[in-house]
Amino acid sequence: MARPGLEVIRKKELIHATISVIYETGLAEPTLAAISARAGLSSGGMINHYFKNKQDLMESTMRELAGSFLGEVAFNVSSAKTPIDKINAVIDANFASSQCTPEAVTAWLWFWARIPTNTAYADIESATENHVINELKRALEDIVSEHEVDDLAEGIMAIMYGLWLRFAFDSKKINVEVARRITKDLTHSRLRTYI
Amino acid sequence: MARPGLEVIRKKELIHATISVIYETGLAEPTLAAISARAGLSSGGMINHYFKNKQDLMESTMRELAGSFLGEVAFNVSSAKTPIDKINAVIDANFASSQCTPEAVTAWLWFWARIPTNTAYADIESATENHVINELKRALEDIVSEHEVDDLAEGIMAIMYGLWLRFAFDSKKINVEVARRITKDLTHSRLRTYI
Amino acid sequence: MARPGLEVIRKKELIHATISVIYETGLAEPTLAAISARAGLSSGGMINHYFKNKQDLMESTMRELAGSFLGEVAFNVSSAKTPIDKINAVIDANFASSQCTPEAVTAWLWFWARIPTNTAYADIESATENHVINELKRALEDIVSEHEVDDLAEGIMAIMYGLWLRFAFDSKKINVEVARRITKDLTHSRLRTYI
Amino acid sequence: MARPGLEVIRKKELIHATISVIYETGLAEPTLAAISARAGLSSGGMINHYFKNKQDLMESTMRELAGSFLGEVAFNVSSAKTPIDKINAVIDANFASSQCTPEAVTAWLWFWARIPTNTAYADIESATENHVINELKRALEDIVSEHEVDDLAEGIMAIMYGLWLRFAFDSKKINVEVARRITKDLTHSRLRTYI
DNA sequence: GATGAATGAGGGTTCATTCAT
DNA sequence: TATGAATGAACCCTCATTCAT
Repeated sequence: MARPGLEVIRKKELIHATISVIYETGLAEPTLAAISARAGLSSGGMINHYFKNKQDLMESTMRELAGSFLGEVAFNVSSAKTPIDKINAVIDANFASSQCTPEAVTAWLWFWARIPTNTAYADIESATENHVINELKRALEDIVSEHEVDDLAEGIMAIMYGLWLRFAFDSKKINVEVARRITKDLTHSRLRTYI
Repeated sequence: MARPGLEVIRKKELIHATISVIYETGLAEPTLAAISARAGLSSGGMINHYFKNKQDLMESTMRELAGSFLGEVAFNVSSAKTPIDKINAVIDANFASSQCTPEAVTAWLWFWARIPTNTAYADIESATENHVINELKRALEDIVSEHEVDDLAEGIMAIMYGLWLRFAFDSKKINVEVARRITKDLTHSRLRTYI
Repeated sequence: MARPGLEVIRKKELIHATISVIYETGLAEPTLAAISARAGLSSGGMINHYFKNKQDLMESTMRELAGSFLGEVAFNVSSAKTPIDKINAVIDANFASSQCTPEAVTAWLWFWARIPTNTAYADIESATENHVINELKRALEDIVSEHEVDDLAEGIMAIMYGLWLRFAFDSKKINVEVARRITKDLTHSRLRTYI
Repeated sequence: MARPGLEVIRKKELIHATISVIYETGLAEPTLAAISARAGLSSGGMINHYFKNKQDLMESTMRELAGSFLGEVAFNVSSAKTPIDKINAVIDANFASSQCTPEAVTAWLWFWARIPTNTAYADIESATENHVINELKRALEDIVSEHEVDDLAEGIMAIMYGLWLRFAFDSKKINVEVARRITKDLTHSRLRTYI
């Protein structure tokens, strides 16, 4: 008696349990036992019914984060009219409250640290940021001269990633409002002569 | 017959072996066995002669990275004349080639990811960035109006951290030259009206 | 499909494996590997399913010994009519064959030696001997004058502990029969004027 | 330039350091590092200049304890006139304050626990107690009938060992005075008909 | 005589994974 | 589908021992 929806539900549960455990645990590595317990499942091999192994679960978790983030970006951009609106939309998506929970930020940081030695994580990150960077570039192409596009897109990305990183270090020092303000301030200053 | 320098030498060796292993290993965690092997020592407990335990070694490694970085900043800043020179000096120090080896950047990323759950790492990071941010603030106080100082210093830090992060993800896409250029471009644009 | 009895069974198996290993091993410390092997389990971390850690296993083992001993005492005392019968019952329980196997005696000795530096063992020992000493005191109160009770109870305990100790050193020199005889001889001589 | 006394002095230092460490350490096993530190020597192989290895040091320590104890017994017995005086002398030696320091008692307990699996310790213990038991037997032969001698000597030994054991468990509950009193009370009660 | 650097075996413990139920 | 018993590898750490100085 297949209940096709159950598997999807359980997968989501385990993925969010993973994010929670990354955030809560004092350990560097989330253990399957901790994740299982968080999801209300038995410690043993339940995870193996839904994921091939731990690495599979971790990749799925990163993809979930990436998907949520890209969804936020796409949603925000969709209603943007002008190029500058688009850029603002990307910035706002970056610092949307759904993307800036301590859980999400900590989980991102966790994955980022594994990128240099894990191509799967590197690929997900690469695909994710390419989406965003291309969004920025398409907007910038209408504003600045062609040879400035790459640097500017990369610069805006850097500001956002940097603030996210610093947010992960100390979520009290910088909040979402401030992050948005700083990013837009620097970006708009740079684009001032064009607009 | 005490050889007083030996301990210092061995400690440095082990610290740099640690950085190497973080960079090279496919594993999330550098093992003491791998570090010992990298340093040409026996797999066993040699590390215990020089460090209290693994955590002690890791903290010492992070302090070594931080010390090297702050030394670079101090050296660069020392010869800066004007406030804007100081800011440039900080930026140049950030992207000095000694600070941007793949090993160093990967190691920093490794430590950053542990900050949320490791107060020792958090403290070292906090002390390090405070030094730099204060250097920036002192320079900015002479340039911009008072209420802008904090945001601007934080913004410059974010650009640098962001580029460093992206450099850690993919050292081919962004090199040191480009990073310096992008940072200065955004910073100078923002300060343009004042200078 | 839960098999509720299995955990209890396995725990007992491991506890008795521990006692065996203490007796058999030439080493001062029974290793978990040896205990696992004795219980027919894998060398690794099976013990962790049933005990929190080694200390937990060791304490459980001591409690098992204590429980068995106190059960023997309670059983013997239950059918005693007169005070002197009670005292004899305690002595007989002390030297019941089930309590005087080389394994049991060696294990007791092992725990005793750790009492000065291990409060958990000290507490178990203390609780155990308090039971017995109180049993003796209740009987003695009906026989001797009040101010003699404490010394006498302590004296009888000392004889029994001393013989047990000497039995642990060399189980050939003193057997259970002799131990019982010596204890009763000394005790009855002391109580002679009263009975 | 041989200084023959130095070796003896250092050996004693190390032996007493060993006793101290057994008493002080919270660990089950005294480590050579701890013993060396206690004796003010380097952690490394200094001990190997004076002892073949750890086992050699431990055996020497037990022999020191045994020698001190037998010396006390011999000294006390030497001035005893009557058989009963001799028995009292043995009892007093057993509970001489020099033999009942927490350090000594804990060390004895430590060695006792290893007797079942260490023939060297067993031999030292056996030789030691034989001395004492023979002293008792020689005295008892003049007092009681022949067939009672063995049991009585063994009984007196048991009382003394038992009280020592209980003293090791909790040095506050039973002190030297009480131990002497209990031992003599039981012994004299048993011998009452003869004297 | 004395040091302490270095070794390497072995300990307890954790944990991903498998599999019978 | 779900459990949890069981495995075995790998980790950090301790410690007796050796040896160059």
